Amino acid sequence: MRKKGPGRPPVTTHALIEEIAFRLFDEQGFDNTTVEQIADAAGIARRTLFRYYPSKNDIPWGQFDESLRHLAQHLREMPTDVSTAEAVQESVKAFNHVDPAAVEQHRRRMRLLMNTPALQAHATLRHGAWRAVIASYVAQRHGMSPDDLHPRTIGRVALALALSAYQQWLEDEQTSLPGLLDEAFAALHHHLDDQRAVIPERRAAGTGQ
Amino acid sequence: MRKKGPGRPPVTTHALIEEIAFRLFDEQGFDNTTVEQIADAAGIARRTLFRYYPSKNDIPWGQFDESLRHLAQHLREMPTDVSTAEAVQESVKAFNHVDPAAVEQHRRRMRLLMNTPALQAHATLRHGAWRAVIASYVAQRHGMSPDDLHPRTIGRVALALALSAYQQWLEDEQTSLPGLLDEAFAALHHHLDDQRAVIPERRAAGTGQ
DNA sequence: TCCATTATTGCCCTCGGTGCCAATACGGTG
DNA sequence: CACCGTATTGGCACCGAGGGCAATAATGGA
Repeated sequence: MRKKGPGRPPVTTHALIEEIAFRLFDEQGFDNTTVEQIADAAGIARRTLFRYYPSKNDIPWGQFDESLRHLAQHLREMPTDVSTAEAVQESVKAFNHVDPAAVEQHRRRMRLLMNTPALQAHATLRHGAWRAVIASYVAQRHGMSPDDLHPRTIGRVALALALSAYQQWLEDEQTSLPGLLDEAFAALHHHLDDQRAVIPERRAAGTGQ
Repeated sequence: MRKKGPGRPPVTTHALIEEIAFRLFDEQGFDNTTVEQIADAAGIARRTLFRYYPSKNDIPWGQFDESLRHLAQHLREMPTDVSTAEAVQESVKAFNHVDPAAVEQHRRRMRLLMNTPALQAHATLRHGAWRAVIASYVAQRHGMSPDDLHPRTIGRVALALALSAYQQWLEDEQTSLPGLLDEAFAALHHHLDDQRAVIPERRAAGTGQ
């Protein structure tokens, strides 16, 4: 990404730190692994690690922010002749697509994220951004504000369904993630179909948060 | 609750600590308020405060655990001739019923919980217990395991809908919380109606977590 | 009064996270 | 090669949340 500009070059990469961190997490568990151990193993200073990641909890998230931007873009590029529900379903599936070769690593990451209490809690903040992307899209499609009740509800429900699918996927090695997502999102169509009748009643924008 | 048993009597109460803490949170914000300040203002030692609450994040939650037990009991006592969706809807409404006199305090609490990042994150853990109660009920009504996909999905979706209603309620002083919950939960009926056909296929229990 | 019981408290420690500042490793210029 | 601007690194001191432990205080009862 970053071109060769002046200044001292970074001594490591996010990818490398992640790899080392995951090894330690696997060996000793997330909570029993200190930031100092990770830094030492990565050959950098504690202080430096905190410049690569704002918090210990952020380490396992990988390229989430970038993926989020792709999700938003995927939604934007969705043709308007498919229903909102289908567009959301398709984009969420794309968001969660993983290269077959990387599927084991992905399972490892998601298992850690969903089974570690500290990370479960932290995930809420990331999920907030995820929901916002969905809500924005739904709002835009329906001529509403992203802060309106309906788009936000869709964001929340979509997240609930996606997490449900993920949890199942993690517990059942055989199942296919895209398949589970399809099943889960079938339910979303009802929400969007039902509420479509309500759209005309454009309400005042919420206070935001 | 606890009878007059032997031993040194507690020097304060959760209610009192909460009141003091909320005052400080209002004045300076949650993050800018240290546990020590709360302890001092409450006239107890820092160490003692941590025996009343396992963490700073737990202070604003009040009687949540007890309310959860009531939710579970309310569900158990629900007649079986009402649909699962109705039972859930009714019970969630009961769970969120607040005495009219206490509604302002409740708004204050919920606003803090939903607008403070640290608390949003922590909430996920409490919500996990909430979802488990709903999932258990749905599972039991449908002869499934609480770890099966369907009950857990219902738990997640119900939570999503309830939070959506709450958020709206907080931003719009006029709206009625029970009303918003009713609107939100209308969507839940589809989930439960749809999936009912799937029930016969009892699947192997998940691994639990 | 002495005892068993329970709550409070102080002390010390660990860990995550931040502010500050000096040291370091480049690429480019004279 | 010496020098310079720049960006990253890393050390240090500091804060706040939280836990382990042992001493102590306050009660009711024998």
